[in-house]
Amino acid sequence: MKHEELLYLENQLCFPLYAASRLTTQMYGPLLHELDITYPQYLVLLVLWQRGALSVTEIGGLLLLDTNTLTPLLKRMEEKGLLVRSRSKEDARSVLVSLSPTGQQLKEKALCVPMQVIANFQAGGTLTHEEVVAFKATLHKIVGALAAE
Amino acid sequence: MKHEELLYLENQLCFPLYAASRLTTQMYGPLLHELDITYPQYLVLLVLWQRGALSVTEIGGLLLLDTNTLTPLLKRMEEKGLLVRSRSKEDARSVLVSLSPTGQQLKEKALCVPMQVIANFQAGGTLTHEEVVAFKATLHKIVGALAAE
DNA sequence: AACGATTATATCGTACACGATACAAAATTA
DNA sequence: TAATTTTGTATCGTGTACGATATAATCGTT
Repeated sequence: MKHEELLYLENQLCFPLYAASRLTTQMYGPLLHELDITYPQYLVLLVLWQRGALSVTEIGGLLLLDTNTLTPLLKRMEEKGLLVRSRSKEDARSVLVSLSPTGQQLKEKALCVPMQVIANFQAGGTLTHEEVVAFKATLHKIVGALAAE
Repeated sequence: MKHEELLYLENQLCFPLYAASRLTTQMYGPLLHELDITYPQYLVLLVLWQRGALSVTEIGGLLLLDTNTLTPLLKRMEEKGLLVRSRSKEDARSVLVSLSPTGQQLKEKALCVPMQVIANFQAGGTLTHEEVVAFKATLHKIVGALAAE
């Protein structure tokens, strides 16, 4: 590849990654609209449903988001009645985020989301099972390498 | 997989895609900071360097971004003197975006960016060439499927 | 116990993303 | 040609992302 061709859009790895991420998030849009939540809010709910109450930093560690993103996001979710934020008694610096009954109940409505996403993915493209497995493995390698340190 | 496990974070495809995209963009941060541009602005420059002057819609078609994102982004780039926006004479609805001399010259400074990105990618993880090729192919399938219609 | 370093969260400013809407210019159709 | 539809941009509002900074609480060390 000539030196200049390194700058061609089709030779970038970053762009299709960026585009695929945005398009995938957009695919969740209508589904999550039914639940009145956004995609990042859905991710927060996923970790709370799976693991129970967590501190802001713990959520950030799992989702690779910092508090400057999470604090306002969690406040919006608290205002909507999905969760409760409370200062920890053992460590007054820490804020414990726990699901409200409403937030807990929302899990039932969310159970159909992954199935519909899988269906949508299969609709347009024809990714084989092996391809998806390899793709996910590479993604995890990349995230592992870049998120570390 | 049990029904409920579909909601576990580690079983999502969307999350590592979202995380990898953000982390990759973050990797560009320090490099592009040298050029005083952001990652989306870099993408706009890539298509203009490669193809010359384009309309807003043409840029949007290549980058899969709508005008509600591009118009303010292009205005910021115009204010920084990287490009010029002008109404087309043939079609007064269309705005032609062309590089300024400054924007054109910036290409020379950008030539080292892709090399450094590749180096950073290799630093942490050990992606084989075949793995990168397969990964890129899957990304293009996904983008093609979701961007169509 | 005092004090500097670390940790957990929050705030601020800027720049995307994107759904919804607006509007004028061009194309289409009646 | 007048009316309708489509197209190309722009605007508005909301919600992330994220670098930089602030602040209070805890920890570690002396």
